[in-house]
Amino acid sequence: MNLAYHKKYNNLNMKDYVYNVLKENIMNLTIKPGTILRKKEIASEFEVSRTPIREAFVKLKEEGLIDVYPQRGTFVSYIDLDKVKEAKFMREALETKIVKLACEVFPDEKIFDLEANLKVQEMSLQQNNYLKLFEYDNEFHKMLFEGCNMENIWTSIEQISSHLNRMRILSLSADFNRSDVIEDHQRIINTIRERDSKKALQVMESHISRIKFDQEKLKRDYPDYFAS
Amino acid sequence: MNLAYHKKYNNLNMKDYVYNVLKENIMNLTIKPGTILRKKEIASEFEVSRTPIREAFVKLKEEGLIDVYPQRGTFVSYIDLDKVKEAKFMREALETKIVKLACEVFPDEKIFDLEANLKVQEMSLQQNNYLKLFEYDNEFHKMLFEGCNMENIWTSIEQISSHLNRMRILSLSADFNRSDVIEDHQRIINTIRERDSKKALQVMESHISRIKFDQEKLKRDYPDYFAS
DNA sequence: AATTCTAAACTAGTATGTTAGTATTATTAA
DNA sequence: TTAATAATACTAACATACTAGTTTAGAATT
Repeated sequence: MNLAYHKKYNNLNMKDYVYNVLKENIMNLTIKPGTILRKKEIASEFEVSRTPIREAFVKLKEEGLIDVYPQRGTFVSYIDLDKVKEAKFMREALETKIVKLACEVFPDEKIFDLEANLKVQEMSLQQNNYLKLFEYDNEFHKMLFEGCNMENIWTSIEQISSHLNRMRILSLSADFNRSDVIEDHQRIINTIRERDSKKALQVMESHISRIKFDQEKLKRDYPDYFAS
Repeated sequence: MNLAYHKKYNNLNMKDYVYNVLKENIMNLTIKPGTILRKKEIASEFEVSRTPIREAFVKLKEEGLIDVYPQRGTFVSYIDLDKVKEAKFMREALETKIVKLACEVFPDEKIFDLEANLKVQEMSLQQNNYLKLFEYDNEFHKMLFEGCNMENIWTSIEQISSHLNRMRILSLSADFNRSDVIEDHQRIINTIRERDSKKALQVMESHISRIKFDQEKLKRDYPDYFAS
């Protein structure tokens, strides 16, 4: 199976550890859509019983990352373009509203954290590490919500974005020339610092609208990743 | 424990059946915040083993309806006003955006379903059945999302609204004079039928802004329902 | 009577066994 | 060779047993 593990989940119980590791590997496309997930195999991979695996599956299913067919098997879900569309709609609605709010309430001391994050993004771009760039891009947006005390909304976005984010990863892996994204992030920081909500809204709108990829091309290049 | 059951969940497996029944009873406040949930007791109540109960708990925990303290116990979560605030923010952002979209894409034949739903709301109001009114109010908004092919976004809203909706139930049970809400719904239908997105946005904004209750009064009347 | 200690009764988390249904393979019949 | 059937090997769902940590109640001590 060859999973990528991460120490950062080590303090959790097995159920949550398994959930996090599997989720990360599914999102990364390390485990490809359509792959069967054998409880027994994964249990021995993690050196635990089937119980925590099964409980991790309950959570993964709820987020649409896997499909469970009773008495038949459990499979990594195929990318569903309807869900991609819904996630984009939701992100657009919420990110534009949050950036306006951020101009009012985002604490000055946390702007520094945004800048620090951006530096890591720049490094990741230079290193051609698209997974790391993706991770810190997401982290950047998460920080915007946290700074407005809306971390649960970000959790919601993450949950609905399981299909969208796999598309973004596919797109990034093909075309890694995304300095435009980093420039957008810098502009967002600037407008928040200047408390210019009108401009912030504009910048965020154009930033989110970049989340569009040639769906037809991706579907052609990876036909076995998609549903229907 | 005295749970309210519903036949509508009967076709599910035990895990999902238990999840749905418990969720409904928690949302209704039939099971009060802070109540301990004993796996053994619930298992015998449903006449199943502890396994499907435990799996239902995994889902309930993910939605913030219960708090699990290892080796100590599982409790119905207290209403968290921060989460109420976040749910309101999210609903406002998404419902205003969806009603604009509805004016473009909502299918004419489904407008009839909205009208039918509204009739049930009126009946519920006459019968002073606030739980039924609440149910069909939610169903109305769900139908708006479904008509725009955005049912997963409604699922997201439902998930983040577990604390907000308990506040709404509390508020409804105290003040059941809510013909204004039904009038709003009629206006929403009308604007969609007329495909008047500008007016639709206005109506929805004022409709959602009604989701505000005297938090301080509710907290005074039900002090043991709230966190901190 | 108040405090400390100890043992029993709880809990969540994990492990393993059982059941019933599905898919696959081997076997038989045509 | 092909089609139908039976046996086998899977699976998810559910039941039960065990482990380790927490709380509670009661006994012992002051």
